[in-house]
Amino acid sequence: MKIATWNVNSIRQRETHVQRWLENTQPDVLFLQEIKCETPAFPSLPFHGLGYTAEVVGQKSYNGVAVLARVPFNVVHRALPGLPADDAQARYIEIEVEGITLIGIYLPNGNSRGEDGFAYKLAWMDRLAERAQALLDDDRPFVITGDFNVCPTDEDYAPGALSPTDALVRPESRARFRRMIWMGLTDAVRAVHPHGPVYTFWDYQAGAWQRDMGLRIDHALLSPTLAERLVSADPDRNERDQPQPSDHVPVLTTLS
DNA sequence: ATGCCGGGTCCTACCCGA
Repeated sequence: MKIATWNVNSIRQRETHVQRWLENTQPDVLFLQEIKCETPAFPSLPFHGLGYTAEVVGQKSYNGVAVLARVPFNVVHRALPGLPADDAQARYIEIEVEGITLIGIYLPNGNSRGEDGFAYKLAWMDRLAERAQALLDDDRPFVITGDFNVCPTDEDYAPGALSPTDALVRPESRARFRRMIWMGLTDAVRAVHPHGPVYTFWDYQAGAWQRDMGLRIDHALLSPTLAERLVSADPDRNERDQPQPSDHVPVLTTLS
């Protein structure tokens, strides 16, 4: 099973990029983040033509997630369980495929709106850990993949690419990521590449791509039985060299 | 040392991303 994630920074700007990548890579499931459109505006038709069914959780202007799958699936949740009912930010989608739970997330960045914005990020991570624990308690095989907006360790960003006080590297963010590892989840990309940079994002500014000043913030966390089936987990750096690219590249995880 | 780039929107100056 091939499961991918990609923060596309507007699906309307990246529609042909996604089409080409699906044709070349043929994942079973692709989670998208930052689609930046309302649900009816999502361009489903070109993906249907490639054999993919879409489920979209959109909102105006910001955020927005979706999943494209060429295998049958059931939609389980369209929002992260446990969040306040009036939270309208489109950041979570959960489906079931062949008895496996697959979750796509766009975790809050946490740098805007001061400490309130950072508190929102931490609360969101607390709810995510609760969801993961509930699935572990049920012995459900599951994958959580997407844009986590966390560099788990200092190996996960180029020196100077971020301030030490950035919400992506603050100890409170890292502690919450690490807690999910301690719960028994496997960071798939790090399991396959134990050391060194494996970036998934490069800023548009200051020649970050040309200087390889990247971040590793797009991840796939695997439940214990799925971790035993891990074959590969890699960012597709080639996408960052395409014309008008997203600032993130796809990350593809393969399970036997 | 964030706002250099590149999305978005009350259409155009301003908000947001990481």
